Amino acid sequence: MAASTLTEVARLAGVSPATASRVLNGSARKPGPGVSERVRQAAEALGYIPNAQAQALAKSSSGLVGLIVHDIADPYFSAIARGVQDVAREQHKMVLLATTGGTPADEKEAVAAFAARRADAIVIAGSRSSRPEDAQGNAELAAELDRYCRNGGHVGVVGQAIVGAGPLDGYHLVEVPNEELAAELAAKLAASHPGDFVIIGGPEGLITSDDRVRGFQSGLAAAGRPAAEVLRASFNRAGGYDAGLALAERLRTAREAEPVNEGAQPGLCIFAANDVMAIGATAALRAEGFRIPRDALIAGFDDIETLRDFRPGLSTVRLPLEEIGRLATLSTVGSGPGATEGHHDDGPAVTGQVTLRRSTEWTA
Amino acid sequence: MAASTLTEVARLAGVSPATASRVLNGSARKPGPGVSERVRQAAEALGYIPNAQAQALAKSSSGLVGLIVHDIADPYFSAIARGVQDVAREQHKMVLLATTGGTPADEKEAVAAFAARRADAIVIAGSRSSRPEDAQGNAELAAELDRYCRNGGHVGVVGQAIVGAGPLDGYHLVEVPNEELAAELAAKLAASHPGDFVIIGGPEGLITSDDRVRGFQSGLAAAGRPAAEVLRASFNRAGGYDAGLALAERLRTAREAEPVNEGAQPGLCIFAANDVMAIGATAALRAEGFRIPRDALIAGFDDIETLRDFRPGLSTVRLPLEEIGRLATLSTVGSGPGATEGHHDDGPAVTGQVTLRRSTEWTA
DNA sequence: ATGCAGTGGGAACGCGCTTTCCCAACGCTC
DNA sequence: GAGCGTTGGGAAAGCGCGTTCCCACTGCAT
Repeated sequence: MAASTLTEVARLAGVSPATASRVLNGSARKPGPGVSERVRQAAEALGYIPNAQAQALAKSSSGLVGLIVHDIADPYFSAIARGVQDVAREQHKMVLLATTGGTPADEKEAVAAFAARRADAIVIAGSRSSRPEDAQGNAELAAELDRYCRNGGHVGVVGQAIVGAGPLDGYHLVEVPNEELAAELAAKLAASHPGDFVIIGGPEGLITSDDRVRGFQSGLAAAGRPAAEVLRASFNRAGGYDAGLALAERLRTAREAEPVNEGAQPGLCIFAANDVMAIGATAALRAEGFRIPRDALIAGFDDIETLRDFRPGLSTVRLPLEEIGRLATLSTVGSGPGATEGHHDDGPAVTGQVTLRRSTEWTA
Repeated sequence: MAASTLTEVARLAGVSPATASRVLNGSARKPGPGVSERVRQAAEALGYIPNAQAQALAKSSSGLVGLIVHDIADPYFSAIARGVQDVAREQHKMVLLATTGGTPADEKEAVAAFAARRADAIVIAGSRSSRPEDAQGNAELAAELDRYCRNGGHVGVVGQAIVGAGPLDGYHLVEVPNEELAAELAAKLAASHPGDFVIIGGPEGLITSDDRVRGFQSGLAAAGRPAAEVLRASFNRAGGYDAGLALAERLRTAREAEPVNEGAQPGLCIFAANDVMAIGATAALRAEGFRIPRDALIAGFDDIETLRDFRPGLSTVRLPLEEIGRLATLSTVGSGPGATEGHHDDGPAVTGQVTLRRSTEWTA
């Protein structure tokens, strides 16, 4: 038994397919009440489910919104995904998921797949890359998005503009003030920590990471501090762990050089470009016998929900991730506020909040 | 400029749409090399993207797999989602996401939506409910799934069978031995903890939670211990926190009754039905001035990745969440191993691993 | 009674693609 | 060179639905 079709329903109700269509999907023209009732009963009896593919084909609107993330299991992305999913639900749309690991080539492919499915909108979360080796991939991605927009699609980008994507109708940006917030974090940390700073950044060219690193540096500079050394590692927990091991080694030699003065304020404050890296670094330092915040201070970025109960409480910058997902989706798909018109709009303002917790709080 | 169509490509290449179709999607019949080249160039020139909707309509196979979860931001589900996404990608399919909060009515709706989109397969993660008030919802969900299967759909269920879903072709189950593993955990804990046990369970009727609670009790019984009291709370961090507050109160009165004997082994071991509840409970106990494992032991379930760096290390049962997602998807969509045939199959075996860490380790 | 606007319903086309069926041209054997 | 099987390509019929256009019929004014 294949799924029953509109024609079958119409036949059972003794009407034409046109009429059946009219009653079953609220067209402009309302058939008479008697007919409507017959059709509805027939549909019920047959367990009729309209074929969304056919509907989409006929109306050329699919009710789909595509979501592109690096990794859905990453709490950063899953939080955004929740926001996207929320709005999609409100708007009676379904979300189509693609994970790309941040590879522009894969992202291009995902955009093409969404375009093929005639998704009404595409939301791209996850940092762009500005690495030279990604330049071509980015260009292709931009071209693909251009085409998608030109064909009437809407795209919402979280974070920063697609490198090379031109100002186009239907292209929306939810800007995250990574740089400013990182600067603010640096300023606050500089106020209470007189010692050195070290930054654990993601791979060079990952724009979100670069922005945060740059912001942190400029915050330090504004506070009259020397620039911090930057360690590069992969933008996840494992990367943080690796960097943490390196830092542990460094702490050890420093401790040997300058014999232990118990109770002294730790000489090092670490800033990791995101929370999971911070957690990884913390784990590494602990594994090497150091304690936070006794032996080193550490701060992250994002304020991942699952990590809020971490001990010591991780100093970080709270980002309204779910809201960011909501806004990005609304800007593309919504018709109400947030669906700002026009070229390459900057979308509604997102702001974060520096949140200092125990991990950077030195107490004698 | 609307997206270009196959017909346009064909015209530009000077061939019929049929031929264009044959070259652009690897049909059984291969046109001559000269023609193929012309068509391919035409497609390239026009930036042709096949309309997946139309393809799906014509072939009646959409290349979609639907995923139903309670909440995509919950690390339990996002880990599973990663597995699902993984094999979908391997199989050149896209995943369609629906979040339902566990409400059977919403799940039924999601299934209908997937059916409407003619998804090739549906994966349902997230616990079923056996509550009486959900009985009708469950029945409707089962009916919807039945219909979907009868129309040739495949469904993969994570955890436990849908209440009321009949044995059907295309209905696959990835069983998670919650009960056995909980019993094993209880046995190991009972071996080192002579005191009382308390269980923080999810709402009664949530099958996953019920299974774990029951398993834990039977493990205690097998070890000759009395049954543990069961506290009910919502199946998330907030629920764990609430329960934790209640337990803190209890610890406080106990401490007053029996004056502090420093260094004594804690009298209470808490088992929370999942990790995030355990974390919530821990947070509450800490907020009330208690320490883990000094004042109480605690264990969870799932071994959520993000929580592995938690301190003290949370004793738990490791579940291969990503693998579970993979298996569930493979069983429905794969053609290789894992795609077991036949009625209501029990699928490949999933197993977990009791993992004891500091949170249940009492050291004087 | 004839004209008109207005209404409820059906016929038919198109959405973009796949696939079956059919036809022309080719190479081969006897 | 007639008959045959084989190949490469086109024509056309759907897939299931939305929608436009058209027709028959009603109720009203002329």
